[in-house]
Amino acid sequence: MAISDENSKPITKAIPEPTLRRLPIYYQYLKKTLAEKQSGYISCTRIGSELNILPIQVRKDLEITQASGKPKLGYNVKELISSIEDFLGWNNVTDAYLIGVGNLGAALMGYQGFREYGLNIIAAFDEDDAKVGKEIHGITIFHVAKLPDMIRRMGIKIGILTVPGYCAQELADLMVEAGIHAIWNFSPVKIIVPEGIIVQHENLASSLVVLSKKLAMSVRAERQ
Amino acid sequence: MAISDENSKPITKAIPEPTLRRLPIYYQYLKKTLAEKQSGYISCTRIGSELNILPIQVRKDLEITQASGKPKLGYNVKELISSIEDFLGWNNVTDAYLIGVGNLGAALMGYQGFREYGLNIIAAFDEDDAKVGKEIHGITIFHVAKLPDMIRRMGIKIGILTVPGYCAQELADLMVEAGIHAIWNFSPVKIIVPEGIIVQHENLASSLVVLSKKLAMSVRAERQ
DNA sequence: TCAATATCGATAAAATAGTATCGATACTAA
DNA sequence: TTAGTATCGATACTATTTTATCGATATTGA
Repeated sequence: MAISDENSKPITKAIPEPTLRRLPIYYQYLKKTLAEKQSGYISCTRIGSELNILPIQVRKDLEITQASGKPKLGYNVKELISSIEDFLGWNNVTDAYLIGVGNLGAALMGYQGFREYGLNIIAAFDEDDAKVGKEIHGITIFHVAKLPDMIRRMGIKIGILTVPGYCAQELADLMVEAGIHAIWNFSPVKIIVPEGIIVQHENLASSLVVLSKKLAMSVRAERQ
Repeated sequence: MAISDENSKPITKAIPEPTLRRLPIYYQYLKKTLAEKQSGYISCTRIGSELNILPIQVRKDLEITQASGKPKLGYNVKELISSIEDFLGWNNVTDAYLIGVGNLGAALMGYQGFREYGLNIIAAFDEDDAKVGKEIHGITIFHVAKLPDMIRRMGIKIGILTVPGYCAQELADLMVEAGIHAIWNFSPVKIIVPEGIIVQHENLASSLVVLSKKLAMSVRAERQ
């Protein structure tokens, strides 16, 4: 089986980010479906109507995971789940550190979903000595001074940053220096990193803006 | 000045969601700039290079807020900030309730940014009697049984749902029944609401997928 | 005063994402 | 066995979003 063809840019065929974002939603729904009733097959039409997504969209999204269905039947639910897992690499787990054990940090440490989604928080860090040494949801909290060394020694690639804005950049620099590859930034400020380091910024304000603008528009529409 | 033209759909001229999501980022940056040095003017080029966004994109985004700049100078920082505030309606605050005072709920209750962004959490609700009556960051916690009545009496439009997945739908139904207009859903399940109710689903799995896919691709690119 | 230049604002092109159409296929039921 | 139908998969089209181009304008420095 020839994987690469004449053009030498074979495997990476540009995955649309919106598709990527929808895949976990399908996944979660499929898992639920499988648990509830052991129905063997499910159609795009069905998935779409339950999740409020057009069936065609669903089909296109699933297509990129290499999933394949049968006319009149739909997709085999178990196969589809595996297909998504394979595509998203949820079979091999990635270890991560979490920095900043405030309320948000603690919430994320307790979030069950991560391990299912291939992310395993193996340690947390904080500067507060009162927290150091304790465990939350089975994850030990270390002093932040140990962070660089532990990143280096364990070869950790993902850092989850749940610290206040004023120290976010400083800690990001520290992690980059120690060789981190990606930072999931929950702090309210944008952090600057060298080229090649991946930053995913979780911005609540952005979401809030979308919500409140939609709300404002729906109110206006009613008034008309 | 004629606002409405021949087609009778004048004011609402389709705001791109990506633009909406970037506006708070500009806003935050501008606030920081203003605080650091009282520089009167700033250009798109400058903003763009600092935030890693193309200058043209910045200009188009700012354009829809009605902001206007001067050639060779750029935009007046204070004017620009006001312009964004006006556009996003951050001058008149919207009251909201938060449901589910776990770690995440508590984190959001303490998040300073919300009030700045026009959202005011005026009360929280939980089913745990140990929490009821207490205050977190100045916000009182009530028993969830009082939720419907209080939504009705206060005319609350936004509900922030930070409960576990298994009870999210039930509480959403409760709120809809009581007349809520919009739900900001932080629970890990998709909730179903009647037409006309706005739901903004904050999905950590989606973000994680984007991050880890980018990471996987950058690793693969290095190997080549 | 006047040329040089940075930047806005408008318009146009390209890229990306979403939606529709239609033939092929596999099941269902007459 | 055969007609009917639901659904996939491929292709084509539309809409949205991003990026590029270019003239106009205000400031700077000679």
